[in-house]
Amino acid sequence: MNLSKRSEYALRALIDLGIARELGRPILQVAELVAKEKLPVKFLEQILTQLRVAGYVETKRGKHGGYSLAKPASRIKLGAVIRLLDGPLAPIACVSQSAYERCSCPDEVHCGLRMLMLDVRNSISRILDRATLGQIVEITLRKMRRDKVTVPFARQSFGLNDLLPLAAPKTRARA
Amino acid sequence: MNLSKRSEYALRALIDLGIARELGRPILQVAELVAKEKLPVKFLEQILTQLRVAGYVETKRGKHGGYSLAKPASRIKLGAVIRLLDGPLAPIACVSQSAYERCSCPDEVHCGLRMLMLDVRNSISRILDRATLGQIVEITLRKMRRDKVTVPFARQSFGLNDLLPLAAPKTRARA
DNA sequence: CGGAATCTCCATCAAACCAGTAGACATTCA
DNA sequence: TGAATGTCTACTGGTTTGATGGAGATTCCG
Repeated sequence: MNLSKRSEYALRALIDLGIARELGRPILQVAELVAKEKLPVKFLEQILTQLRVAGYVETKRGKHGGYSLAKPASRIKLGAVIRLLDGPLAPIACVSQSAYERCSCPDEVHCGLRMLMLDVRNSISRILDRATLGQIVEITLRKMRRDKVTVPFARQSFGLNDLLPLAAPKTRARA
Repeated sequence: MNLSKRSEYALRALIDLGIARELGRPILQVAELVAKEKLPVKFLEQILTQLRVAGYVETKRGKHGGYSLAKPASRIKLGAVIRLLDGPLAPIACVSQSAYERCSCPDEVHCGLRMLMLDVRNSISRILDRATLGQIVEITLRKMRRDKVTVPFARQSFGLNDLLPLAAPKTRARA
């Protein structure tokens, strides 16, 4: 019942991209993602490339490049992301919608294990195939604000970002 | 989100033992389990030993030996079996009840991924920690009978079992 | 007792998978 | 041009998975 690190990192990155966009920072660099979530750089790059190929993120290359979401967060289904990286949600292949495969038991229709696992797969899918990145981002932000926590990726947070001419005025406005 | 073969085979075996007991055959041999479910003999033996150590099955050694359930099917929770063989049900460690471990994210309380996965883990647990072997056996048997399917492990089914002096008279009664 | 049928225990193994690393290369900006 | 960035391909070391093999212990039966 495990989520691979691959999927985990992918989801973390997507969530961060979603949050950042919401805060007016549509592009993030690998270095920023890595800093926030403490992830291995090269591994994350691999994953981001996979996400790009699948159409979830876009890249801007070269200096001041980085990654951004390729579509509205509300149209990114988390179940689909996990399927992309980890394969089917179903615990066993004979109850998978996306990758059904017959199993070794003599009679699938009367297989108790299958009935049970079908239940499990449906309830996983009910959550993950409905949840969108947009929802997660929204909930997270709301929670952080309610608890007065410092929100990450705010424009010009510190160091790295202070130099970026992205959408932020270089000098802090007095208002 | 995968169930290992190990757990799968374990559950199949337990279900078979439960069905067999219900039909008056409290003991089954590895050979019978293997025959019905098409499993690798030695691998299944390993698994059954694990189940024995954990108190789920009992063995009778020597000729006419075999495996039987060590407690009432209604007291065997399927979630516990899976935990024994596969580890925690939770997709990631930071939402596991049985094996919690802090994760790399800076702030667990405001981690969107965590909220999502907590949901998933709870709904998996809601199914697997409630379901008992007894329920599965009962449902399976009912379904098989309703559909007039030949029920396996009936007393003296064929070949192998014809010779067993288990609860069946050696010579077929005329009645 | 002797032997057949069974479970037990330990060692080993091949393949797949996972997580991560390395490094050469392409692109962009200043 | 050169510094900063993403791209691509390959590789690797470790772990897990799914098994296999074989010697040994136990039990039953004649």
